[in-house]
Amino acid sequence: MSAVVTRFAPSPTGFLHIGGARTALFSYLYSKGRGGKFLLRIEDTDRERSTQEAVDAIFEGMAWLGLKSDFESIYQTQRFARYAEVVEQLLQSGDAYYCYCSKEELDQMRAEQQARKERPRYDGRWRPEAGKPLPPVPADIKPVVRFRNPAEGQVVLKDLIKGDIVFENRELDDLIIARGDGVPTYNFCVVVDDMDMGISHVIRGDDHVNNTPRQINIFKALGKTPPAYAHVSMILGADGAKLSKRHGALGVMEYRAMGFMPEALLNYLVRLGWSHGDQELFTREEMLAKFDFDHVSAAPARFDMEKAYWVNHQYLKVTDPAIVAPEFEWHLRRVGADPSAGPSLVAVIEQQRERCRTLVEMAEKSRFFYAEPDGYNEKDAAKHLTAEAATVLEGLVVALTALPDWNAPALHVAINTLAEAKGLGLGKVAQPIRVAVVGMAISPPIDQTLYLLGRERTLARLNAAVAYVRNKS
RNA sequence: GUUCCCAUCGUCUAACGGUUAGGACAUCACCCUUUCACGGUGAGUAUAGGGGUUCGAAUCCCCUUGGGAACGCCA
Repeated sequence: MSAVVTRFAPSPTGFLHIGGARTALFSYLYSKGRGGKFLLRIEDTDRERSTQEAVDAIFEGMAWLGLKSDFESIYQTQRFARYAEVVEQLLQSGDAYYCYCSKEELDQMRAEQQARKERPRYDGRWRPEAGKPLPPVPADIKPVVRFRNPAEGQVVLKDLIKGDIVFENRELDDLIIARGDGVPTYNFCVVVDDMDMGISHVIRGDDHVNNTPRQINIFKALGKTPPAYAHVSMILGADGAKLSKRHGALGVMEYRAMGFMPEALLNYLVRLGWSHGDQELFTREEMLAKFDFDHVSAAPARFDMEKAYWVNHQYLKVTDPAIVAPEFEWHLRRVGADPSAGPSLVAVIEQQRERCRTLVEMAEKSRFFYAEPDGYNEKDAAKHLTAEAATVLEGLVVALTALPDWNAPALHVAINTLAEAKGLGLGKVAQPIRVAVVGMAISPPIDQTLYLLGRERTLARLNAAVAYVRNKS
């Protein structure tokens, strides 16, 4: 079997959205898992809508996900000379021809066809046929070039995901491959690029299925064997509606902002439409080794945020904290905390990861280690910062001031001893401490929390809480 | 309108003619528990409908219904 070469070919008109990311992932996994190559191609022939910001956003997203291209990225706008050459070749061979229809003429044609409830299509008025007279060439029209699609027979698309799909050539019209200004069009550039770059497998969204037979015909006219195709179904929103800018479509970088680890997002995405028995969690190596099209679903899938969170949580729990730390640091800053003004990130991650599904959650719940809490949670304070609790906290201040070594086991003993001395359950002691030190009644185990927070901060916050209670009454 | 695609628990899916239709997320209950969680145990929930083919159909075929895509000098 020859080398597998796949490509991801976005048009730079916006950020890298979640559907595109999945298509890119499938392409990446399929080739890299088979010792092949993966490349990125920017389809920017539409200069009106393409922007440099979008190109940057796509690169940023791909980089964050760790989907590396094996080659330097290709821009279609840099290949115009090559496209012109192939257009000329097709013109020479009679597989393409000039069409002098104006846009208005075309619009009118479409309108009439729709009025007759027909499928809008070019009627072939400039298509050369043996013995057929062509209209007189208008002087003021710059012609477009159309591909001369075969009139008879069928095209069989052997799709790796959807199976064989048969198209009748008579249903296909002659598409424009070069505009009046000479700029080539998408369906044509794709073919030339895929051909020149030796793409073996075209993996793309299934909104391209209907383009494929025409592309196959162009390959044939050029005397080339078309690549294999895999059309991936799209991703729907939680409500089953199509994801769009207006409706919940988010760029991958927004998932970073929501607290996802890139590997976790990838894992969720790979399982959306693909399965490997009952396995839910995959390392990158496992994805590469196991991904294939035999188990990719042809049906569209809904994006389920709850499950995505679950996958992310699984990653947070098992990933080396040193790897999580840089992302965690990024999120801490976002919640206004100074990561250098508190305990080691790795130590905090180890304590928090069991209880946080996202890094946003982790940053919010860990902020108190690095910054002063923003007052007390009202309910928690009312419940736990009572007059009785104040005396407990005072006792604790004394005990902790005298504590020789500041470590979790010692703190554990000190707190237990205090609870027993006061004849209170651990809850009666631990909860007021939490509120005093964290600002609310939620934290990692209290001994760990105080240990990580350090003696100085602990005592200061304990004293502040006592003062708060006294002031109140 | 035309062409094409799709259809198993609420969601992601397993099953490649023979299973009490399995797993995961979510939900609920119980256990564990100093908070929040983690974890453990258990429960309910699905083959869209109708026809065939077959000893036997979630699985193959047809129809219906319901979703979706495409039909640009956009990509």
